[in-house]
Amino acid sequence: MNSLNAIRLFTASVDAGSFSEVGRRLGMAPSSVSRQVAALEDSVGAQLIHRTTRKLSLTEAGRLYFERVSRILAALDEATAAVSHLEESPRGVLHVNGPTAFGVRHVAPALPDFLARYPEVRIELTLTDNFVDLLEVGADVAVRVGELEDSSLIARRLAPNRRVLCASPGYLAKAGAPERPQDLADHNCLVYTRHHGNVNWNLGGPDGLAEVRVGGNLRTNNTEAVHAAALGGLGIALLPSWLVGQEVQSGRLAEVLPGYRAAPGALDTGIHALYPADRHLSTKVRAFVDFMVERFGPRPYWEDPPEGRAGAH
Amino acid sequence: MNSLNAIRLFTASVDAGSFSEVGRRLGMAPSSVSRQVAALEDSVGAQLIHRTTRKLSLTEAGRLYFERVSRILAALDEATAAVSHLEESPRGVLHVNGPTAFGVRHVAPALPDFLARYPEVRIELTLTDNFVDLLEVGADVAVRVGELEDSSLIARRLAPNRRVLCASPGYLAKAGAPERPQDLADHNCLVYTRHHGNVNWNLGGPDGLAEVRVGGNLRTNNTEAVHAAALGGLGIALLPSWLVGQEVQSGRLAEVLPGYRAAPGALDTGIHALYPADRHLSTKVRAFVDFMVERFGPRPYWEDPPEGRAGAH
DNA sequence: ATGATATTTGCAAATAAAGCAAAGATGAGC
DNA sequence: GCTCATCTTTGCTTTATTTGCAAATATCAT
Repeated sequence: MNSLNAIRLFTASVDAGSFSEVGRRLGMAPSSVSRQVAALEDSVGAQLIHRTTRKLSLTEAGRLYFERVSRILAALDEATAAVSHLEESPRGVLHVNGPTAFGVRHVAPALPDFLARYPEVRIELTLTDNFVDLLEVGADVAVRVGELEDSSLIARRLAPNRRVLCASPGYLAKAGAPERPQDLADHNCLVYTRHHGNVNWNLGGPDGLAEVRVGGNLRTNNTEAVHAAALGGLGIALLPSWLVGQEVQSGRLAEVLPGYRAAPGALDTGIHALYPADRHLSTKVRAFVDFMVERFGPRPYWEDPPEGRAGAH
Repeated sequence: MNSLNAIRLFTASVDAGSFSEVGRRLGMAPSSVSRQVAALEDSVGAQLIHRTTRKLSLTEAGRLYFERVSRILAALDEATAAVSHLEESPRGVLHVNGPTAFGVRHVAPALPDFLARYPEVRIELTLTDNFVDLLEVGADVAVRVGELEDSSLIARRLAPNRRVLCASPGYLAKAGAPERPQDLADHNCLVYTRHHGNVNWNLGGPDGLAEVRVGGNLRTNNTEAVHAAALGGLGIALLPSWLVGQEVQSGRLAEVLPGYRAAPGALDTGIHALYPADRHLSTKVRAFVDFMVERFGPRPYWEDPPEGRAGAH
């Protein structure tokens, strides 16, 4: 097929009126220009330019071709420019995918600031609780909490995913506060699980790691349900800090066994932004991920204030 | 710059949904497709296609680029087809250049037949008596009588350019008919010349070549003027057969010294069609030249009937 | 006529593209 | 859950294409 370069050299020759002049302008040998145009003529099967050593003149076919092809080249350059333009600065539609609970609480609230900083970006936020294929749904970036599936996507850590034991003050007043992990076995523990079978909570404390088999009168595969039940005073829950952090700080929930920490499990691998491992990461995705990293910082706003400053309040 | 091939492979990949499929359809290695698309992405500076081993999906930039570029490729193919179409059969505008006298008498009358045979051709006939640069005036083909200038053009002989001595019957009745070339010196010879100085006519006959210095009361640089004067009975003229052939046959002019022939000079090199020596001779030019060659034939219609058939009439 | 400059062509060098094979990734089916 | 077929990508080599240079030829201006 005819090459784009040949067509460009053809139009340049028509504009310049000479192969040599084109060569001079483009820094190439006149013979190359000549040969490219000749090849183009062969490819379309018609003489486009009459040549004498002194001047070039278009044939009828050449005139026809030049007129149409000039516009086409301009349109092509424009298309390329439009695409390149998209990458000059964050711009265009950014498709964000994430889980509902986290998205509502921590992604959506961040968007006004993000959009204020990047006015040319439009966000399309899709919140789903089943894991979806990024590319399938056409998302540019996804926020995932824990459980990083092995994939070709790039994961950038946004925040830790600490889980805290907590219950409502009302429940603790009624049932008492456990003092050691083993005490949990006697409490009504609100269990989040996606499988059948027993559930153990692993708690690390001053006396090492303790595994406690827990249970109660609520098992659910929905974190929000556990959350609601805990707020309602049903029992003790193990919930992510991003979900209950501020409620613990405000006193609506009280931390249980504060000296112990839930041992990191699959759910604790952290909160990540995932995006395709393309050679050209789009600026809008980069901007979004950078923004979220900055917003959550090393210690997200939903976490307890640092130990050292706990007493200052 | 991005290559046309890469763009074609990009759109083909979007259509096919797989680099391998494109490779299969186009008979090339999948790796080549992959690399071309990757190079295109580098050149526009943006990811166009998200790839997994199982499926391809367009980025926003890719969607944008695909939409615009698809139309552009179609337009380009169309432009190429339009030009190629021109050469499928004689078609389009044919710019013909020629001298006025010959053009009016023998070119223009041929055009109706030519156009009837090639209905898609439109003729632009430019008759000029000063020699013009074919390319300068934008002509595709020129008809030239005698005097072939040395040029890069290709000349195809259409007809001989015989010159005949003639005068009106009235003049010959009054002044008598010369019997030998030397007699011309005593006649009123109507001289066509474009230079100053003496004019000699070279006549070949049974007694060899004779050079006669001729003159009279009319010198002109216009053949038509000589013609008109001869018709008016002013004297003896040396005129091309295509100009007077039919008048000699009809008796309005009588041939003088019929046993002698004007020796071939610069003006007698013949009647030619000239066209540029391009690698791709356009079909319309070829058709025109072929048509004229065929129309004039080995012995043009304006010449005397062949010797052998002279007595048949 | 002569000189400056133009296109074109042959030839060698440089550049780009293609194919092949292997590695890593992904989804379908058992 | 595992295997297999298929996909993309990359390194490497081979093949094609393109380029530049120099020379030949052609044209116009001086």
